[in-house]
Amino acid sequence: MYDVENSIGFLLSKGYQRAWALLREEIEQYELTPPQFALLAFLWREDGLTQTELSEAGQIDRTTLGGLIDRLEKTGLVERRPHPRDRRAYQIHLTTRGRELEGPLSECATRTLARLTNGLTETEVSELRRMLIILRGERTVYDFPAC
Amino acid sequence: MYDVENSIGFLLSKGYQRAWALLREEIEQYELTPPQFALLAFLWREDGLTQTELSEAGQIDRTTLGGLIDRLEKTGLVERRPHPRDRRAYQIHLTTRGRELEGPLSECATRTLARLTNGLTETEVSELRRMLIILRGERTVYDFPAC
DNA sequence: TCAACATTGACAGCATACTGACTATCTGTA
DNA sequence: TACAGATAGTCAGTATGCTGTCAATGTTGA
Repeated sequence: MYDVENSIGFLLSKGYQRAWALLREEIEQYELTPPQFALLAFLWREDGLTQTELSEAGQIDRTTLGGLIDRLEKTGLVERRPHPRDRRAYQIHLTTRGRELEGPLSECATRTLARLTNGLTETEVSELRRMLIILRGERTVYDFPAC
Repeated sequence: MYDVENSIGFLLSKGYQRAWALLREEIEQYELTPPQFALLAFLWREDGLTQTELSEAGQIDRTTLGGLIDRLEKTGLVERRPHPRDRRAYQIHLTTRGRELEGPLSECATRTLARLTNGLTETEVSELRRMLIILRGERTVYDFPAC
């Protein structure tokens, strides 16, 4: 009999939901959601990317990203600026407020990680991270049998 | 600087998205989504639960579950029957077709797991499962400081 | 019995995530 | 230059997941 409860997919979805809920609690006061936080975090590293570039960097769907930016623009954390050499594109820039949040929000993320991985040792967390990276992006010849 | 890309939360969300996409591919022919599959899998184990019971068993939000059942009812895989002793509640039952899908869909799930964990050894998959279980449900005194 | 409280499921509303279609614009080539 | 094809971003549509609210029904205790 198929054991959903212990399947990797089911456990990933529940782990993800727990991570989301914990981070949500920590950043609630800033009226942000976890994906919005993640997008800001990418911009802290590199500002002024186009939506397509951001979408690739953050592995976020192009249309999903559009909505995220709409909402972050409405709360005044980022702004769309016309691209100087491509009239189709926008460059997404942090506002001053968006940049100022890096410190406090990073602390929220650190607290969240601590709560989330409360039951694991540091070594286990590193192992988990390594395995999740493999899960996410594993690209072997087997993935592209036709190539 | 905060490193989103290697944070456990970000990696969980991407791993989950990949697991979803792979399973989606495998079960597409049955016109099912991964959460719908998971719900069926709980019913294969125990049929006739109420929505609240199913919601607890599957750790699925009560209102989300309502929608899932609506759609599975529409595609003829489950049906709502009035609860014999509680006029507020329904018992959710598999239809014949819903029961028949257990074999083929379980195979889809097995193939999905193989593709998802392609880059990991069997031992690593077990380790990953163990750690995800801890992540999901870790309940220590620290989670309930007020109790 | 009856009033207070709890539970069940529905509904509205919002944010994410993805598909497919569309417009505007850019690029490469004849 | 002019045109075919590629690319940037939007929009509509659908499913999930969650919050809050509500009506109907159950349950419990005075």
